[in-house]
Amino acid sequence: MMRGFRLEVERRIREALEKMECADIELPIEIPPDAAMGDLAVPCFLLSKNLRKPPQKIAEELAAAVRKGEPVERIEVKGPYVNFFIDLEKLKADVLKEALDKREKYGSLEKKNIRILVEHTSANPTGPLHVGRARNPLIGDSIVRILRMAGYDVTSEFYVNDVGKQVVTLAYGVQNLQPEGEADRERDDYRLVLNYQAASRLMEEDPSVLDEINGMLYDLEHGDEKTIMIVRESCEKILNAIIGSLREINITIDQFTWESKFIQERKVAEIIDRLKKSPMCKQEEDGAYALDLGSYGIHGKETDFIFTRKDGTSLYTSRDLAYHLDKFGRCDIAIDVLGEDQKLGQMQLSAALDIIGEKRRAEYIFYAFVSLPEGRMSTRKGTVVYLDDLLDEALSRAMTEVKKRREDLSEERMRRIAKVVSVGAVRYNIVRIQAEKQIVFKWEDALNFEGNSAPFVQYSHARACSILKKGLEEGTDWKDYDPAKLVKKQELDLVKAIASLPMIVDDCAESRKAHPMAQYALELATLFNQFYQFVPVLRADEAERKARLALVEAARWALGNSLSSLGIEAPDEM
RNA sequence: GGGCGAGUGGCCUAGUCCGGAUAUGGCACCGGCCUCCUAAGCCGGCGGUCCUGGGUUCGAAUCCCAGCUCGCCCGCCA
Repeated sequence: MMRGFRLEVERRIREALEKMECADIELPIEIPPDAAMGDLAVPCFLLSKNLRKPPQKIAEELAAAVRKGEPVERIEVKGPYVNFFIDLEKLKADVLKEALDKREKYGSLEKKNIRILVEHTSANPTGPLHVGRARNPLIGDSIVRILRMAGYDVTSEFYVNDVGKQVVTLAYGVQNLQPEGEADRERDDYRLVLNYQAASRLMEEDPSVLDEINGMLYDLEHGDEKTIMIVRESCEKILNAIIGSLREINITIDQFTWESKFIQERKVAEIIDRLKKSPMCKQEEDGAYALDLGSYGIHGKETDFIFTRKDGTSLYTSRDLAYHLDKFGRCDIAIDVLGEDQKLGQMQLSAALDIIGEKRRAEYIFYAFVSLPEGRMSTRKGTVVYLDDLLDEALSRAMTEVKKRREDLSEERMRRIAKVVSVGAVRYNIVRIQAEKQIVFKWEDALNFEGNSAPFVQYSHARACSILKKGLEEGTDWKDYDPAKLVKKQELDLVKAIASLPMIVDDCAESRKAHPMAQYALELATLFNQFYQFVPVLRADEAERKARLALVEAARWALGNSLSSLGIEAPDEM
């Protein structure tokens, strides 16, 4: 509804500008700093240059030229601004009706029939997920959910690296080494990472081990069944454990594409042949092939993009090229969620796509890493916080909080609340920050249950549910509610916020950003809490009670759906 | 050395694409609110050279130039 209003105001401004013979000018539409000033505002500074009149005067002329009538309730000129007020009576009626009808679908947009493939996580299956890269699944999954809400057909995909040196090193370690020390957890990812670490160390110390690993890599790329099997087996074990960790934070991935597939199907070899035919291709002295990408603006110490090793085996980006071509064939829009360390590689990939005459490109969501106050997380140095540990700690703290507040509940119900709260807190805390900003991990922030946090929003939802439940018990309902009975500031502000959800979904989907949704959920919850504080529902007279109950029900869906778009569950009680 | 990104009260953060009305919230701190729908809440207070310096503009957190700080990258790793 706010979305419709914005579109309508845009259209009318365009019409008015045509009348004023300024059709070539596009005026910005913004939200005034204070709601009392209007719901949308159009500043007229831009026009003053063309018409050579003061913006105040133009604002008056523009306001006069704009078509009136629904859904615009009135237009006010305030200095250089033309302020638009939405027809609140209609808004109230529309919002309540739509939210109450659509329920868990409220906020979802019409189907677009566009297929989007979102690749995210794609962690090397060499060990457990750690917080340093946890933004990838969390941002990725939130974007998947938001895009779905916006009407896209979305598939999430995990690209499994079962080809490169890392995984061969892992397989070597699993085959040949018996690492000392105990795994942090009795799970394959924690157990096998020890083999991987041991093999990595050994490889650095002992050149013969390196030779053997390189030999395995060569065999792997030349389709040696046994080697493929060995590597795949350890990868699968770790991958399954990673999938388990992801499930704990409400993330499921639709499909997995194994990197080895592109080697087996000879797609990588085809790409390499095509690249070799490029005039930019050159062979290094020892036999490796490279592209000189200086003409693509890729500079540095070394402008060469090496795409085969000296023994002819492929490198990651060459395989990624085959993967991207494959992806383009399976969707209309491909989105890659990647760490910022991948930027150069993807620029090289883009250049290589151009060289082979491919026009399509992936869209990227790059994120900065989560580091520790002491610096970067490193598995080797042992300076890591595993996602599982963060989740466990969050759960235990959430349980303490629940016990403190709700000793009336059964152990089982407390546990369920603690689980939902802890997962929400972790997800929200990471996704609320724009992706390109680096995050320094601090326990007290990650486990914050107050203020700008998921539990804050979840709590509002629980309060709404509590009112509705009590209302039901008292035998009241909102049948034949009259939206006109909502007149208090807290009620109107809440209505407007609920009405904004579809617009926020649209904005987040089109900008491929999840953090504004977190911001919105917080604002909505704040407004609900204010309403809760100052406007009685069940104790109000019948007409007000019905209208307010309807509003609470609408708010409950808006809160729940904004949370669910971030993969966070909304509990009925807390 | 080069490329990319970030820099907003003590701490975290929105706004930056597309310049516009007193810069958004949270944490912390101080004060107030539970005989009334859950106080994980609400109300009030404190706190800002929007990294620095130039420039463009009627107007700059936002655009341009230069510099500083931090992160990431510049592997025949992935």
